[in-house]
Amino acid sequence: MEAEAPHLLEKREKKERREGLPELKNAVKGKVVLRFAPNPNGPLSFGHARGIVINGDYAKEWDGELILRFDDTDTVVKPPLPEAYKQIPEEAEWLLGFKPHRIVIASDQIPHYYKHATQMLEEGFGYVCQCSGETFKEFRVSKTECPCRDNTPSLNIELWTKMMNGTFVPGDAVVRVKTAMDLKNPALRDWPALRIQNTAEHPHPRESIGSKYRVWPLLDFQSAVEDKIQGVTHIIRGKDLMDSTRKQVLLYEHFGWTYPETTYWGRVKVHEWGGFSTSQMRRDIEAGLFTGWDDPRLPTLTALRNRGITAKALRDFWVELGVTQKDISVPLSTLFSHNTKSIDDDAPRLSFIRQPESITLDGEHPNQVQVEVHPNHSSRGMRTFDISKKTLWVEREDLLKSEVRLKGFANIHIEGKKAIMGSIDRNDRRPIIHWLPEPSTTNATLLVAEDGEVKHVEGKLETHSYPEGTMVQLERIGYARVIDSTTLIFTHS
RNA sequence: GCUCGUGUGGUGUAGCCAGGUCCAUCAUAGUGGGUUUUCAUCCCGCCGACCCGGGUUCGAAUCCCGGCACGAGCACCA
Repeated sequence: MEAEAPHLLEKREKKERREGLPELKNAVKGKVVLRFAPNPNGPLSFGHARGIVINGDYAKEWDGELILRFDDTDTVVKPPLPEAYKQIPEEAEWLLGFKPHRIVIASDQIPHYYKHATQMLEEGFGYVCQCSGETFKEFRVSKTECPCRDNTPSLNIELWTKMMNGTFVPGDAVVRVKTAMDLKNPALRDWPALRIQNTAEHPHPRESIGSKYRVWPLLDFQSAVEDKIQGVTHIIRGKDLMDSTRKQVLLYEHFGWTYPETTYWGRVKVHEWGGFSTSQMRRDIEAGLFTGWDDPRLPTLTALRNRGITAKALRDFWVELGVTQKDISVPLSTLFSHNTKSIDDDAPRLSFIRQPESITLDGEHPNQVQVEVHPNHSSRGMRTFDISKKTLWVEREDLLKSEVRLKGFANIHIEGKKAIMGSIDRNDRRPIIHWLPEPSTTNATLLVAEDGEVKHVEGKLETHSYPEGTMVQLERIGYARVIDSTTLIFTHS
């Protein structure tokens, strides 16, 4: 059969269900270079995590490299946030489990961009355009060539010098890449590559850059040149940048370069959050709507991490979504489900009593009770409850039932404030409630982010000595992350 | 408006390029049950989808044509 009809065998293989990410096209083991390029105008959001996870996963799979690149070339509209330069690499490492192989900062690379801009002007495939935005828009729409296209290279260099030395101010001139003006897609026609920014009034927040440069590359140009410099082989990014790719391919043709393999993913929303705009979050935080970037209501990586979402859960989540170009909206429950899988096996059990009501034991009983730290791992030891004082805390809601079983202890019959002892053995199907004895409890607060606010749920917490960051399971309530001995933050149920 | 892209169960996703083995995969959600001294974990069952209309073909989720819907780009933002 192999000899007769090899294609039949091939086909059968193709039919097998794929798992994990789709295969990278034209990838060579050990030679793959990918990048993730956020604007450092805030810490990373849930959405950024996709870029890191997918690119990082491919880099790992192909023994390649992942570049973390700061595209910080705008000082006016989306000014960078100085702290982000330190925070983003840390967050990326936490998420990936390894450090990005290279870190590149665009604002350090300006001389390279100038060099390529000059080459473009000298070789005649770029020009300095002095038309207003409005005027050029008309040219673009009507497929009319801008008169500035006819500038000689020497005139272009002269105008370029005026951009650089401050003769021109923002709005006076811009460098454009020549394309056919009758391209079907109007977005691509003679696209702008570099512009002037008023860095005297809006200095770059990095001290070493400040007001050093007046002329700055736009994303399409900066990114294209930088990908070439760094030897990027594969680009995986949002489909909102499809036209950007097309612009960049035109530029690569001018330079005689080959463009990297590019794939796209669609827009993702989370039912509970909507989108994740860093700029919008920044405004809301400044307006006092949130306490900071780690406010548990925010879809930032730092907030999620504080809330107890693990890096593994985020990785599994994004890999499962894959790289389709569909625009999707996912419920948080999907992420939570991944998170439960990643933490449940480790999370020690604790008892937390909301709206605590005290009851007094009535009848014969031992002086202490032992319950497991983790029901599936008896090797983790026992928790000891001292009940010699006879005072117990239970949730107000559980008091509505009169026949209950105290988890790990005994059946009781509730009569007012009295808990009359019943069978120690479990001999019926009565509901089981969690509880705490008076001596070993601490007054504690459970922070719950819900419906756009952070609720402070007060209650009695089982005394523990778990360090900050420990993921615990509050019996019958859900998972939470330890902040300190009297504070927990609710993760999910 | 112009340009580009996408349409598989409630939500995601595999299969589509190279048509049959697809009465369509896996996961999640929902629901029912089992294990369990948690409303947890784990296990089992059920539920439920190829955007619409033509065409090609013995045969279409898959190829072709036409609709429709949704999204993005058309910034001297990233």
